[in-house]
This record gives sequence, structure tokens and C-alpha cells, in this order.
Amino acid sequence: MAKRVTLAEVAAQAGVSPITVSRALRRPDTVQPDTRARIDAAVAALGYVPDPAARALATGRADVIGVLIPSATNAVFTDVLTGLYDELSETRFDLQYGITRYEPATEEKLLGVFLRQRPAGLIVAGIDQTPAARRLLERADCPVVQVMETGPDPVDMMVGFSHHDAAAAATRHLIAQGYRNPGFLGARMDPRTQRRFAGFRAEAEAGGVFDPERCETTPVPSSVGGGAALLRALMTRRPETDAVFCNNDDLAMGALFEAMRMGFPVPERLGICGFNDLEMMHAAEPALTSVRTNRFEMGVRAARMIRARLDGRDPGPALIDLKPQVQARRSTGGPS
Amino acid sequence: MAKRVTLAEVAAQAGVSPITVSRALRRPDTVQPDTRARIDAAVAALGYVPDPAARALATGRADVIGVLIPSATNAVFTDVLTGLYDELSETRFDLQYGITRYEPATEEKLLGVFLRQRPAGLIVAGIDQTPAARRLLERADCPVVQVMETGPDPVDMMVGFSHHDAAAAATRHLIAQGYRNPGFLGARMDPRTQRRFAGFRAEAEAGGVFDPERCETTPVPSSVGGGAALLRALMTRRPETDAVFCNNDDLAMGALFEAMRMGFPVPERLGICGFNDLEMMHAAEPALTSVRTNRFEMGVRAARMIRARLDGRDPGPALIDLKPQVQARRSTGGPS
DNA sequence: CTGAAAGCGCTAACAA
DNA sequence: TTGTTAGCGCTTTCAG
Repeated sequence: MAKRVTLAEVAAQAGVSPITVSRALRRPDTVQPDTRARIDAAVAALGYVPDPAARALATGRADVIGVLIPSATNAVFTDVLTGLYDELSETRFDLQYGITRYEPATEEKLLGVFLRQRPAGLIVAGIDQTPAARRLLERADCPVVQVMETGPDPVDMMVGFSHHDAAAAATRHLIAQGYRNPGFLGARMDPRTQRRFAGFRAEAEAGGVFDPERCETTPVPSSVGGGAALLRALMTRRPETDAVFCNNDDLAMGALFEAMRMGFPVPERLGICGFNDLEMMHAAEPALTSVRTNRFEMGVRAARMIRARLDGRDPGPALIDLKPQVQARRSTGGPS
Repeated sequence: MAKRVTLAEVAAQAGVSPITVSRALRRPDTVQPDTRARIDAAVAALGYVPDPAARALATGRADVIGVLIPSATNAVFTDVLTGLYDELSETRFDLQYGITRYEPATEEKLLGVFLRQRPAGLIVAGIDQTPAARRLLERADCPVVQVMETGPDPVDMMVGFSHHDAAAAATRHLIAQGYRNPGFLGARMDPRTQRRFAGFRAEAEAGGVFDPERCETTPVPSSVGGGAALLRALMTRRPETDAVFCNNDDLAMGALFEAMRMGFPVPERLGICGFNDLEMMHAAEPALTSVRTNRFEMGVRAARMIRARLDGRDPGPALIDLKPQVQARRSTGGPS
């Protein structure tokens, strides 16, 4: 247990006052080059590392950026994290995560945990905060970025896309490929999922091919096995279904396997489209169509916006729409 | 920006001294019930929340448990996180993550970041720390748990399993099912992967069925697409291969799809076994054999060990071996 | 450009 | 059981 080296010791070693060391460390250009050199040498010699708690207490602000996501096991969110990391790992900021489990109450609670640290910035997934959570965010006194989704009245900044429109685009693709009886597979049915469903529905209705009976959903979380079960239920009840828009890629993968088991050739008898375009989609047989969402990029952008604001630079537009693209692959090649 | 409510204000409101409030909050049983009641009322009335930085500075210890994992996108690690969360979410401890990207140098650096916060505990994945990192851990002055793996001389505590033995068990299963020319598919080839390979090799040699030419590996990270590519390369070079032990489930899934493309019936022409038993494995067609590793449980156990130590309770054995089980499914049903 | 004084909000140690 | 006195290590004024 090497006891902690303090600023004061560094100062003594360098023959200056503590505050000068503090300045040399935080804004090197505000101290004489030779003073700085002596300080740097002392820091290195003593192996000094600042105490984040002391700094936080003195400044009333922690060098922490809090991130609130619904799930740590869903690749959709972890990809955003990776983007954040990439952009923030060489800065003075630490990331701190909170997992909301899709529970608004948990989100509220974690927001409290973060807020009392007075974080440098906050990144939250989605736009479905409770009124209380939203109020907390609005008063947060730090940059806030909502990611994954766009919507009206951002708390502060926003980078995402319209889930409604993305689902509509996928549905349009299905129709354009010649499918006439498209269905919908959905799980968990959280607000984002429901907006995707709304997009599917709107587009299907516009094309005159919507049938509520071809929508199979469940409140349980998505999984490959769940996708298989949903497809079986749907095809059993509505055998005329000739394509499915799956709320995410896990469901789509499960639907593919179940189609195999039921003997439905994909894409001839059944078209399958997923959502998110995880890596596995392109490798499947047949390769699965999906909607590519730019998750990594969202993380990068969110981090940049926060950094810009913290550095007093122009963060650019407060709302960034990273429009997804439909990645058409063989699984929606069209009915035979 | 409601300005921060401090302990002193609560104390004033309750008509006691600050330290009494402090005690009432941390060890309620050390203050008179009626005093405590007054304090609780004041806390509620003012909406007081403690400042973690001030506490950390005063105690020289943060209520943070640091977690170091190689990847935030690999389900293998996020499942452990979920277990940690489950066990820790209702305690005073916050989790803080660091992603090492499989880079020992990054692990070392992040360890430094954590350590200077004087965390309450540390959880690190694996046993392959650099000597410097290991030294840091040994001097950490807090409980340390190595997870995911077991090995000789734990830094402190350990909960995991032998990757060598788990791979050997899977290989044994392949041989018992009648496969005589098993191959190996591996990616990234980090130390854990290499130990799995060693387990495969040892068991295959013991069964007289090992051929180094049937081992296809790549340094790039695992992916479904990568698994497909590896299988194609292997089957092209060594068409006699009748089964593959895949270093993880992504590779196995890719191998399955590639087998379909190449027209190799699974399991008759080619047996496939994965590793980790992700949810998708059981839902595949055919269902894929894998090795079930108890990742969630590892997280739970690690959290419990740390809590026990912090609470001064007996943490139980310092080394917990959560032996994996081979989940035999149709993909290793045996050669025709 | 550098320093002195004061204090961030909390808790350890001791005392009462 | 409760209070007093000092700080934890750093940074903010405000001077020099």
C-alpha cells in the first residue's frame, strides 16, 4: 500500500506552491515552461496521480460522463458504448454506465445516482424518460445527449434516427419486392418497438396490405428462440403470410430457422427482414435483409457533442439524424 | 439548478450535529431511534443526497466496485455483468466498468484509473494480467476477484472454470458421438482461446484423432462471418474433417451456415460444437451443441464474495469452480 | 505568472 | 449516544 502521493509533495519537490502544480497539470500553458518542466519531473519522479474525489469535491464537478442504457447484453446498445469509448478513452473523462433494464423507475433512480456526482455530461438512450426523469435531465447543468432515436423537443442534444421511418422503409422494401401479405414479429414491445410497429403499420396500410391478424407480438424480451416461436404461431394462424418484418435481428434469425423447420423456402415462400443489421445477418444462409442502424457512429457523435460543449467549442447541430439504410439481401429476394 | 443540500443543513433542520446525521445514514443502529426519526424526516423534507466525492475524500475509499472486462460487445462478458448487477444493485456500491479490448496494456492503464479512486473492490476477467497489473492487484488493498477462469495462484479470490477442461469435455463428446476426424475453429486466439485449443488438442491426441492440419485459426475477432470463412477454408483443405469444435458460438453459427452452403448435412456429414451456449444455439436448425458456461452465476458469485469480505463476513472458499456442461444437441448427433 | 487563504462536504478520532 | 475538532487533496477566489 504505497501511500498516496499528494499535490503538496509534488509542489515541495518542485519548489513551487501546490496551486502552481495544480495549474501546470490542468492548463500547462498558464505556467512558465521551465516551472512546468520542474513540475513534470517531480510528478514523474514521485509517480503522482491526482485524486479524482478531491478534485470533484473542490470543483463541484466530476470528470465522469454518465451513460444510461436499457441493457448491457443487447448488442444494439453495446455498439453505442464502443463508439463512446473510442471517442472518450484518451480524454480526462471516465464513462460510467447505468443499466435501466427498460424500467423507467430504474432509469430515474440511476439518474439520481449519476446526478449527485455532478457529472460532466450525460448520455441517455431514447426519448421515453418519465416526466420526473426528464425534469432531472433538464436541470442537470451539464450537456445531455439522447441517443438511439430522434424525436420532438430534445432535452438538450440528440443523435439517433426515427424508428418509425426506418421500419416504414423496411416495409416499403418488402412491398417493392413483391410481397403482398406481410406480417410483423415483435417482442418486449417497449416504446421504441412500438414506434417501429407503427412505421410498419403505416406503410403497410398505405400499400393496402396491412392485416392486424398478421402481427404476432409478445411482451417477453427478444431472442432467437422467441422469434422461432412467433413465426410458428403466425404461420399457423395466417398461412397466407408471405413475409415478416421482424422487430430485430434475433427474431429474424429465429424466424429463419423456424421457416427451415416448417419447410418454407426463404425468400420464395417467406421473405424475412430484420432490424439493426448485426454482423450475423450477412453470414446467414440465406443472407438476411436488415435495417442498418449506425450505432457505433451514434456513440462517436454523442461523445463529440459533449466534448465540444465541455471545451466551449461549437457542438454543431443539436439534433443529428443518422438515417438507417435497408440492407437488402437474399432473404427478401421476392416471392417465387 | 437546485443547489446541493448538505449534511449540515439536514443537521440544522433536525436539531443535531452533522456527524450524527452522518452516523444515522451509515449505521442507523448507532443513533437513538427518535433522533433517527427526526433525521430521516429532515432528509426527506430537504431531499438530501450524499455527495460521493466528499465521502470518498473523507474516508479515503470510494463505494465503487471496478470491473475490468475485455469487451462490452461480447455476450460472454455482459452476462457476467448482469450477474454482478443483480447482486449489487440494491447495495451502496456502484459498479464502474473498464473495457480492456483484450489489450494487456489497456488493462494496466485502466487498473490505474480505478485504483486511484481507491475502489471498494475489483473484479477482473481472466488470469492473464501482465506482471505489472498483477502487482497492482496484489497491492490493491481491496477484495479482488478474477472471474471467467480458474488457475493456479489467484491474486485473491477467483470464480470461473478451466477452459482447457471444458474444451476437452466437448472434444470427448465429439469422439464419443463417433466423429473420427475432428477439427478446430478458432479466432482472436487470446490466451483463453489458446487454453481451449490446448484442451481440444490434448483430448484429440488422447483419442488418437488429432491432426494439426485440421485446425483453422485467425487472429481477428470472432464473428459469424468469420466462422463461415474458417469452415470453408478447413473443409477445402481437409475435406475428410467430419466435425468441428468451434472456439465459440459465433463461429459455430457461421460454420453451420457455411455447411449449408457447401451442402454438408449437419450432423451426418459434419458435426458442429460451439462454446458458451448462447441462447441462439438451441433455436438453430439443427440445434447446435455447445458448452454451457455459467456466466451469470459467475457474476453473482463474484459480487457475493466481495460483499462478504466488505461486510466482514466469511466469503467462503477463495476459489469457486463453476464447471461447465456439454449441452448435446442435434448438431453433434453423430456421423451417418 | 505565481502564491496565500479558505473551503468544497463529509467523516475519523477523540471527547463528553 | 452525541458532539468537537480536524482534516481528506484539491481548487477557487483574490492578491501580488
